[in-house]
Amino acid sequence: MADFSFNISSQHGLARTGSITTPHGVINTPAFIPVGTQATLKALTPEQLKSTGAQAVLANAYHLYLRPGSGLIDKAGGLNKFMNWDGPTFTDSGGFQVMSLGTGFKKVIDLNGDQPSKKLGKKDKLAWVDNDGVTFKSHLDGSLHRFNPRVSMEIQHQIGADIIFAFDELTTLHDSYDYQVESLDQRTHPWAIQSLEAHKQLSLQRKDKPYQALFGVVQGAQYEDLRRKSAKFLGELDFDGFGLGGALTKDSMGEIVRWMVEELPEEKPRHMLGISEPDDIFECIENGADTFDCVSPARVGRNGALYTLSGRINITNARYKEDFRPIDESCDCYTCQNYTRAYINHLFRAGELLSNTLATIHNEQFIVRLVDGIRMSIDDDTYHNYKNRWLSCYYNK
RNA sequence: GCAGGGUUAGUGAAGCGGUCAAACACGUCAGACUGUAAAUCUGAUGGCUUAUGCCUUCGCAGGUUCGAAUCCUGCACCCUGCA
Repeated sequence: MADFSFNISSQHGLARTGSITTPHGVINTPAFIPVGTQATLKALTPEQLKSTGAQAVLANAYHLYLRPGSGLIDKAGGLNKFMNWDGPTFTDSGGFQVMSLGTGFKKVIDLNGDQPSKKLGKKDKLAWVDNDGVTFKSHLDGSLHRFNPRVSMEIQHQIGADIIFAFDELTTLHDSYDYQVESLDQRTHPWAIQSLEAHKQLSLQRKDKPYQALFGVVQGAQYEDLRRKSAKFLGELDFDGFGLGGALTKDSMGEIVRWMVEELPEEKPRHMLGISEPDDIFECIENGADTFDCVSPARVGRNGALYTLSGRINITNARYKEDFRPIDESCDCYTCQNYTRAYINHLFRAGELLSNTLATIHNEQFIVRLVDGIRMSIDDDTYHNYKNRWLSCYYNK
């Protein structure tokens, strides 16, 4: 029996439930995977994270390479040991940073006067892409670094997550069609092959280490032909699963996922990268996504936005100052079982660190529970009821 | 009692004759966040308001000036030296 496997339990249309087995445990799918970029989910201990029902954590190769260094994590015995998380783990390849550091904030040019407006971007471009890889400036100290598929694989092997991603180029929706074609043909696809080759070599060199599954990442922006082409191309390669990548708009998300899923091999898991808003989760799952990760519940929570069954609230608003109810009456998370909106409002206003912890616990558990519910409803064949009931309440429709 | 310094919008604090409804910070009120350069960022914050518009403000009361938060006089309160 391999150290990595995916079993499908039930299927309705493109939606399906199943389980991914990794060396560090099983992930029942569909599943939401919280993001702990720097080998920590900000504001939570691993125990607190576990208590939200999170089944796995996704960390980031770029951040951990820069600090503390992936070699150090290797010395520590791998990501699980280093961060004291005993469950399954993922690492992102650094591909996202190709985009986020590469775009920077464009300087706004006043077309009339041809003068830069007052709102100059405060962020300068920190990454430059070529067909062989990406040159980065560290956001920590400005030092120059170079990533390519091989380097990303080496880093991800040293970190040692159970599921790792091929090095890809995440384009933006503003890039031209021609650029998207070029990005796929000259970078994302060749890089996928190079990632796979490097991964195989490294796996042989590190036979004593737990098996790492490599997922290829499908790109193609908003174009059906490119999405299908990318999925087909990667689907024929020897990946353990697939990442569904790219910046997507809400209105076309489900459709785009479907295009990819229709071309991908059915028996391998599909991980939707960077999605977690409730309506998007439904869209992705019913079009065949098995897992997804996102920073949003944590980040948004740290900034005071908390999920309730009837929509998101901003707990820092004045109206919650004397609201002695829990964030959500029906929520069984630690925060809702023990604290009031008034108290959390106070913590945020006082700038207390506990505000971040309580908010993060709630938001992560809220999304985990939502997906748990979806999983059960697919197994029970009550998905559409669940979805309609849930969304009509949340979006007040 | 004598000499000097001070009193500015919710708070602290710039301004020291026109470009001042008054910098900045904090606070307050809202908004944004989707593979985390994020415990971050953005906007509003005297009143009325669609306003490049009007009205009321810079301890209080007078005065000088075309024009005063800014200069003068008196008053009130607060600090600091010397008695």
